[in-house]
Amino acid sequence: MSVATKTRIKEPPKAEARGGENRREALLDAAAAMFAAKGYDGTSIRDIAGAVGMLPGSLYYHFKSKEDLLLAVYRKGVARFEEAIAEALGQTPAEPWHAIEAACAAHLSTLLDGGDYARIVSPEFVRSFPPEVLPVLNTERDRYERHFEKLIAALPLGAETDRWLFKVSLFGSLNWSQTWYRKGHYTPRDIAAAFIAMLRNKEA
Amino acid sequence: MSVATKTRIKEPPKAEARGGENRREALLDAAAAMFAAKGYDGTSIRDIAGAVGMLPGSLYYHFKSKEDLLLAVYRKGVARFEEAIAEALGQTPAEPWHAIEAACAAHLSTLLDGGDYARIVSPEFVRSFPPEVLPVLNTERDRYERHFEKLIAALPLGAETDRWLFKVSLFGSLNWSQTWYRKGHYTPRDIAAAFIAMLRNKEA
DNA sequence: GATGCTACCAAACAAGCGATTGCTATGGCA
DNA sequence: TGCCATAGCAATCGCTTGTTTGGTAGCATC
Repeated sequence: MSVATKTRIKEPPKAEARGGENRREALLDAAAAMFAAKGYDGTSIRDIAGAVGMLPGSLYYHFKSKEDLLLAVYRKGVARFEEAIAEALGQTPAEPWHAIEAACAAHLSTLLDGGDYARIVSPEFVRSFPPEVLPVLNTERDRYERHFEKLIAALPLGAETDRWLFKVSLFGSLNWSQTWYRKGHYTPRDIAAAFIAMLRNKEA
Repeated sequence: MSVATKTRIKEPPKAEARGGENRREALLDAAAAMFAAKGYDGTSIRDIAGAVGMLPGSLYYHFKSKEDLLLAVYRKGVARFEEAIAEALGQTPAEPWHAIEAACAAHLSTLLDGGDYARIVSPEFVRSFPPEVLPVLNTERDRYERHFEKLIAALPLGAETDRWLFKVSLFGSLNWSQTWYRKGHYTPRDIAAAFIAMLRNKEA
């Protein structure tokens, strides 16, 4: 803004020599895929660069370190989850049990069918990350979980039910699915419905 | 036993030059602690050997490879879980809901307060292990989970409840606790009671 | 037609890794 | 006394890691 004078439009420097902006995106995709498949430590800069036909050193033009690359991938992963439940809640009746079931189904399908970016976000993965980045990661995750806390607060649960334990129990059930899920047997919708049905006690 | 003839007791070769058998045990303890703290990849042979005042090469007298060491630690971890629930089930009334709650409490206290060995067993960890050892690990874990399958089979659940989904849901809730548990707020018993109460619908 | 920026190559760096080898001091047993 | 297994030291090998540095082809602008 405030360039004003004459036709001096220096701001967008075009940036399209050969591969343009999508080389960076290609690196992100490759990194997400390889992190998901072999873990952070198990993936080398050489692997990632090689996957897009680039030399290891060249990657440092786009990302200043391996951690920086990881962070970019992670953020994209969290974003997928947020978009998914935002969309699900947008088109669902406000009835509390229906709402949380829809959110769970969205969470599950992102986690299970959401591609490599989503897979990175799971704590099973985070464990393998360098400790320095954990605070940043947790901040992002907490923001996401807050959506679920709101949905749980709206549920007509008995007074004896600890809503915080309810949340961690539910999240555990959902995220654990990564360890056993295989395509074809159950759909994310089925799983979400079954889990919510088990937790929904007393009046049907 | 059955040494019999004369005083030829060659079988136990004494093995007590300087540190005896407990040097190997010390290595196991150190490995468990460091694997738990920094992951498999994050821990070097140098770290482990150094922690017990040994040079890296000397470790290879006790274990033939880093993977071998990992496997020994893992097995000890699974054993802890099996002992814990065996003991819990031994001193618990046969009433199905009480039984599974006791097993869950035992599982949780092993997972959360059971020390470094137990921590290794969690799939959050297994993810970082070299792929070659996974089949062995899964065999051990499956055997353990079968105890819970039996307990779940005995529960008076409605016909609409998928007992397999019940199992994975419960295991998810339990194992997820590793990500949020901090000593002092809830005890493993409290958590187990709360989780089971949530799942125990209909008749009180 | 010189300048400058983008996007990359080519080569190397220091550090750390798991593992191997040859050797040695110790102590029980014959 | 001689023998052999135990338990470890000392040194090193070959390899991979994340990262840095210097250079350069291609294009846009002045």
